[in-house]
Amino acid sequence: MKTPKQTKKNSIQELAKALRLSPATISRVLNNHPHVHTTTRNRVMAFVEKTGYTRNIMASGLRTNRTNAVGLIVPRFSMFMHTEVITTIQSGLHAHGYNLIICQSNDSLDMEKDLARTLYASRVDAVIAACTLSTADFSHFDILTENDIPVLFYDRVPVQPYNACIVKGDDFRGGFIAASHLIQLGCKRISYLSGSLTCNIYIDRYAGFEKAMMQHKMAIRKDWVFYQELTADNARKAMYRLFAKAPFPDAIMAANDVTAIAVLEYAKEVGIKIPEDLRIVGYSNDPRSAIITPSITTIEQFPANIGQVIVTEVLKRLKGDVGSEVLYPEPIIVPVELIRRMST
Amino acid sequence: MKTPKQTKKNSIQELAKALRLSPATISRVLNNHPHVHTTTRNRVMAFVEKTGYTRNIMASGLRTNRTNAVGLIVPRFSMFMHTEVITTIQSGLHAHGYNLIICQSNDSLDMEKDLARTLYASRVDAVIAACTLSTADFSHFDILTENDIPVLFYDRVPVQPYNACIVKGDDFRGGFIAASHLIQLGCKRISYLSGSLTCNIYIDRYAGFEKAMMQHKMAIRKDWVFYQELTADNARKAMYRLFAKAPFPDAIMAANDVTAIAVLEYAKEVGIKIPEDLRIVGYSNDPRSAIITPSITTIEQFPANIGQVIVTEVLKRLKGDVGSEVLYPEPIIVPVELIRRMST
DNA sequence: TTGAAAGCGCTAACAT
DNA sequence: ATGTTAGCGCTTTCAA
Repeated sequence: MKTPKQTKKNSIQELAKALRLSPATISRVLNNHPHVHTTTRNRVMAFVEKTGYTRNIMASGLRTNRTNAVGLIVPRFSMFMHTEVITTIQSGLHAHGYNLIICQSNDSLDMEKDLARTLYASRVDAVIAACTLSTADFSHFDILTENDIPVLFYDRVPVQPYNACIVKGDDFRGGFIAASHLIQLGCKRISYLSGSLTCNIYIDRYAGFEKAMMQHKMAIRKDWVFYQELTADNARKAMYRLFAKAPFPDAIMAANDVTAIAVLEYAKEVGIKIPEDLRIVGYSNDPRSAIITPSITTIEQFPANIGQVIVTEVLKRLKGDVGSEVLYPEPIIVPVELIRRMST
Repeated sequence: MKTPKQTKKNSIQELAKALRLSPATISRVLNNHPHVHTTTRNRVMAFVEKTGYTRNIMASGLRTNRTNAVGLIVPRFSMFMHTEVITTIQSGLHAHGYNLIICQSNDSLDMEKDLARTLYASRVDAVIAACTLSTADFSHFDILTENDIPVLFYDRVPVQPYNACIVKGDDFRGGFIAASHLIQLGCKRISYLSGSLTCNIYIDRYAGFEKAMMQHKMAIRKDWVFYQELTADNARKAMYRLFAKAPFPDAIMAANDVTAIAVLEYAKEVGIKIPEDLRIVGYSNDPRSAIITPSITTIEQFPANIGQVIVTEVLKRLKGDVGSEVLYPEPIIVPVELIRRMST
């Protein structure tokens, strides 16, 4: 802004001309190639420093077929869990010189398809994705894998084998320990508010719940299990039905904290005492679950750990440490933990 | 994955060869140039569809000097306000064919400098930034403006004139209406927990507070105003000092909700009744402020509106509707609103 | 309406 | 240790 409009080309050619060197030498310096004389290197570095030259990534990317960018697709990054994961991934990748291109599918399959394609057009070096609730067919990611762009899924991941790295929280165990916790507290009439069973996370959490119930020889009442979109509204409707006529449940297990919070608020409104009359367990340790009164027992998924694992895995693949020989790798499971609070 | 490894080059040349056309014609079709025969266009489109050809953005970017990518720098995107703004920006830009490269400075000035440079290296078409608390000198953004890459600041913005578009919430008014609200409720002894006055948002909010106090001829007690990093810990320390000896304040105005929440929790712990003994106002309508008991009165900044304004402004600049003739544009101020809740 | 050719800025053989 | 040269895939004059 101070200096008058420079017609500086800001290219390696300009540097070469000014320093009476060839572009190749400049390039070598910039890329830390070994066979460059120290004097030359210093001369170049000094000049680069002085002029503020910054390499054009598009040009080098075109040549080398690498962009130093990683694409990320999430349903919504305002979802607490994703916010945390993304934070970790962005920082981790930046430390290794990668940019992160972040996209949201808004839980729309069409958008997700569009985004996979867009990211391919950008020739990102890798793609990380948490899919929509309705993604059952994952072939729109084929364009990436076919062109040797590694794909990593996390959270909502393919149920069928797919040629991609998979990272997820231990949803089965999460469901299991949440249910076991309630059972150990003496709850006899447990209702479960699940998401749709098209999505792996709800399948697994439910399976964990089922296992715990079976282990304790407790019957699962069909009309006490709900499979629905996990909105506050749906949670309230479920509560209304559950408490329409006795016997009433003595515990609600919710497949996420949004639902648990809605359940709690409904209970407070209609005068059901928590935890005396009804115990509540949520899932994912949303910050609000800690702050509400009474605070809600929930499952911590350690999103920062998930993010860290993803960073490690994606870097491996970017560095070529993982060949394409491993076609259908085993999912990586990140441990979860029960956080006990006042609602139980 | 189904088909055997194709040696398809996936380039315009290949399409040209297959269709017995020149690369130029393919390019014209892809870019919707007018002078192409409809038959040819259809033939090309059909083939593109069939083969799944996707243009290499790096190559076209190198040629045209555009990347269809916008860079974004925020302190942390886990901060509620930014999460919302980013959500809006990403969706808005995607609808116009732009990718968003999202970076976090972690409130570190060095990181911010690094990121500005990285984004220039990527030759993004524009940069949107919410600065760190300590950014006072903005010259690290010069490399962008000098190279005609438009820069837009929001939230934490330059205090001095800078050649960039500036969008922000009406912090002055926010501070003013929050304080006025307390005064109208009859509060006589208002304490203000501010962030450091190096940052425009805290300067403005404080100024609003000051104006309201002056308007009502109320003195501001120096030892009841704190300028500190807005952490829960600092908030608790401030509370401890405020309630160490009488007279005690009858209202706390906090420059953000994290602080307001910490104040409320401290008050509950030590048995100060809210709102009878102490009224509390926060800032920014963090979701937790609505859910805590009692819920906290706060200032809504409408982050989605801020995001929308940013999208509009950045698109204007990307389309070249805003020439560089407007060097130091007036900031765009997005209205705020008081949300009254139980804490007052 | 279409094609030929040059070139965006960089890197990597190959040559010296 | 350095230079020469070709080309990554695309767009855009200019010419036909």
